[in-house]
Amino acid sequence: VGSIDDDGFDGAVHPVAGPAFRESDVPFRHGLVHAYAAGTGIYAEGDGAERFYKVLSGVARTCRYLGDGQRQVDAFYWPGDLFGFEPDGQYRLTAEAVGDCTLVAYPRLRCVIQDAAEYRCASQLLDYALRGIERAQEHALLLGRRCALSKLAGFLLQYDSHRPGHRFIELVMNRQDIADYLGVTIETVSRSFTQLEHDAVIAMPAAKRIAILDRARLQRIAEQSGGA
Amino acid sequence: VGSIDDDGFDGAVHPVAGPAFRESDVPFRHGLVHAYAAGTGIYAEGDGAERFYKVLSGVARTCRYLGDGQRQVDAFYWPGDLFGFEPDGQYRLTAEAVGDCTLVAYPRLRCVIQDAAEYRCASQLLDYALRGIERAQEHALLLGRRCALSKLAGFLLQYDSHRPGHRFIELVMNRQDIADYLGVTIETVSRSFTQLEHDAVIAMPAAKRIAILDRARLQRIAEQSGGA
DNA sequence: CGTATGATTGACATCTCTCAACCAATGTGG
DNA sequence: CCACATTGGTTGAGAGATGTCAATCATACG
Repeated sequence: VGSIDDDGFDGAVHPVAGPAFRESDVPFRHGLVHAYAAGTGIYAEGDGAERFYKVLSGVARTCRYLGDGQRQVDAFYWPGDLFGFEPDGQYRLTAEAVGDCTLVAYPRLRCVIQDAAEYRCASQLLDYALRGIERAQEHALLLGRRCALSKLAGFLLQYDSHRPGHRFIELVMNRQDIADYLGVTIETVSRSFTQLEHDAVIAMPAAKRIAILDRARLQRIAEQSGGA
Repeated sequence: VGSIDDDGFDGAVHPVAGPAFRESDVPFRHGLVHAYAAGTGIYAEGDGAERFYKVLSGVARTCRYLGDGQRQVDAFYWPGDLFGFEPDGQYRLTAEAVGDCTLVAYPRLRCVIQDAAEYRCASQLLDYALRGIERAQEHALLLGRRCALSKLAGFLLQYDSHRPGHRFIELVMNRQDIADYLGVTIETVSRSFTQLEHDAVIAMPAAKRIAILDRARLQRIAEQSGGA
């Protein structure tokens, strides 16, 4: 029996043209692979939650649009991440492709697991769900800290942890995405980047290309709660 | 076969003196009931995650203490809520009793579900986990909104939803708890309460006793993103 | 009644937002 | 190859919100 991790894609994956079926897993045999262009919507808040998704390549985001047009980004999802789990029948957030990305869509999780083959998947999904809680809690912790510099430092460390060992952090999202994720404005994000660069904590040869020069200091900045 | 909801306690529950065993569910047969006094620690960040908990009575909180002594409250847990799920072997947050409360502790969830009787529970736990994601996401959304008044309004509505229909909201936590949950200071919480009262959106006969006078307006305040 | 604790209020400093201008990189057409 | 526009990012000045520190008030408890 296969598993949700065994989707035939390993590591870096090229986007595929059309949808493709997977026949291995029992509740996941209808996994459909789709490519999304940068900025494309995957699903919208309020839509019926028919599917959940796994990222194969690229980065996706979930967010909520507030009444006055403001946007709050909830999370960025990396290759291997699952999103779109919903306890009830509809999505509570909007999902969009940050850059070009490829996803595999699985049919909605049934609340009552019925046959034996599904149990293995339930166990696996449970693990993913716990990771989702962890992710959301860390995000809340990040947002609760007051100082913008601290938020950005936390974001960079979090980002770097997805691809450790690389010389440069290549930001796939723009300043607006980061701002909405951190709950600040793009100007504040920009100023914080500039300050980190000025203090020689990071280097920024290009706006979306960051190198961490002093990781220990970055971590200290991330851990401090406010500007005081 | 029983379920995790079938813990023999229904609705309001009186704290019991000592631990008590439950023999019904297979992975949950070792559910231990314990009473915690107000302010007592339930587990600490970094402890081995041996158990997860269900609230029977009272309210518990999970939080993280930052390096400089600052505290960020992650969530409040109400009767019926589960907390303490961890994907890895140790707690990432500290859990404490807000007021006097009674909990039932279940042995740690195994990652690999082995016997058939556990499957039913896995399905149930998955549902709880999804609720946990929902809760954490809503909290992050609350924190991302900038204006303190909006955060407090959101908190009051969230609080009220736990006991709808009551004339008064009886706050079980103090101002510091609320402040740490919303990521602001107690002074700002206090000022926001005062403003809501001044604007006749709420009434506050006592510091911990709130009545919502104009729910529609409170919702509007909660939805606006900033002070602008 | 005095004390202790929690909550509120006030004054001022600081941070972030807002609005505006400017800069850099990119692409287009002449 | 060079204007030119467009987009995304940065910088600046002033306004507004929240933090900080301190004093005051309210309540509960001896």
